[in-house]
Amino acid sequence: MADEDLRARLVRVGGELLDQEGIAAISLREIARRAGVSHGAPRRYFPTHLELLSAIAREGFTDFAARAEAALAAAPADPRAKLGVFARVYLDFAVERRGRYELMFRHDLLRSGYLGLRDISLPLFHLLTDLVAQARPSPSPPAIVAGALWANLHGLAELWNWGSLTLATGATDPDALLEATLTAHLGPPTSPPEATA
Amino acid sequence: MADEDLRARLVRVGGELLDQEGIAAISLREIARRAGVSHGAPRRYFPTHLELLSAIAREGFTDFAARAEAALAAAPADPRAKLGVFARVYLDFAVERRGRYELMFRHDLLRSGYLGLRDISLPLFHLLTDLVAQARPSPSPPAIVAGALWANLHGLAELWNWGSLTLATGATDPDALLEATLTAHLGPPTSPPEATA
DNA sequence: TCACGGTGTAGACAGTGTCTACGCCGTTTG
DNA sequence: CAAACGGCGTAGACACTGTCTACACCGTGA
Repeated sequence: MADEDLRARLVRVGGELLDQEGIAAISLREIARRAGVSHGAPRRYFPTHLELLSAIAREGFTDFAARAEAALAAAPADPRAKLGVFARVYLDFAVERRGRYELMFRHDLLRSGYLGLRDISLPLFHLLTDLVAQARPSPSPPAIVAGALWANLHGLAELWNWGSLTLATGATDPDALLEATLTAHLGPPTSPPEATA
Repeated sequence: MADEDLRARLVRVGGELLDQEGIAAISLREIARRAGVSHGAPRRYFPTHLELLSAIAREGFTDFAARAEAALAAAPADPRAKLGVFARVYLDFAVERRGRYELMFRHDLLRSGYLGLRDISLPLFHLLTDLVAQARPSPSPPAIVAGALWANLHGLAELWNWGSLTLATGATDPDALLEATLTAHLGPPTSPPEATA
């Protein structure tokens, strides 16, 4: 921590600010202020505000990947069960760390190319595709099923986060929606949920 | 058009600017400039920038609702077919009018309450729910299936628009993803797609 | 004719991201 | 040892943003 250079400190402080105050709070100048440097200092490491935000978002992707890998390692071997665990981790991450998730999927960030999206999210997507391929022979190619499933999870996360789905469906938690999503794309769970009771 | 008051003009000009230049271009001052008034003028009708944006987004919702109603009126009576038409209109709208769609689903707008989301999108959601209820007896309640389907369409629209799905799946158009989404949530189409050939 | 109220103007203010010129300080080099 | 250098951070400027406030204009009603 003591040998933390300014670059790492900016990403860390910015991330903390994001997680605490939300996505509207992470201006370049405010991050610099909290890091104890002048507003021009970040420019040495991040030529642009967007590039600093990209580094913070990137941290979010790696955090999520770590969460997912840990959960999958502890999950049963059945691919369908693993997919359920993955989906749960995804939604939990989006809800618990709303600001981070919003930043990670900001359109201008994703389109800027700064994220290096190929390097970060593509392995995750391939993981998803592999699990889908193992879990279920489908008329559609696994990549298509995985893409549709990912889109469904993303939509669920966003719509749930800003309350549209509670408003529309009257649900108090996203569990039923998540269950319906998984069943729709992957079929019913291999071992029924009441097996835990 | 001649008797267009400033309020309507601001919404129209702002909408045109949005559709032409994208979501980053619609600052309050730029809209005022293009409407030919001073930067303080909008304040008389929209106390806040966000409220002007809400009016523009609201216009988008009503446009989409009109499109959807027209398409559904011309569609076959079969509920499953109607749902396919609805989904196609949804995705087309999101792709063709990307900036408008992005604005309509901006988190700070949706959370602000200015949109009057209940009045605008709830009827659309109920329409979706009714069609789902007619189309398919499902173990999940229709509202849940409709919610999951809506989330899937939204996720598809966003991920497709910023290129993540082309990158991940290699698809050149979202048709296969849309088809997979519909089949997942609603089962196979009643009349197979090759009936048109 | 005059007062008034609604409408739009214009300037100020704090805040933002970016750019540029300038100091500081440790390292390397002569 | 002294001097030049280069990386790092500072500080001020600039254009732009959204918001607030005081002020003109102008048609309408008293």
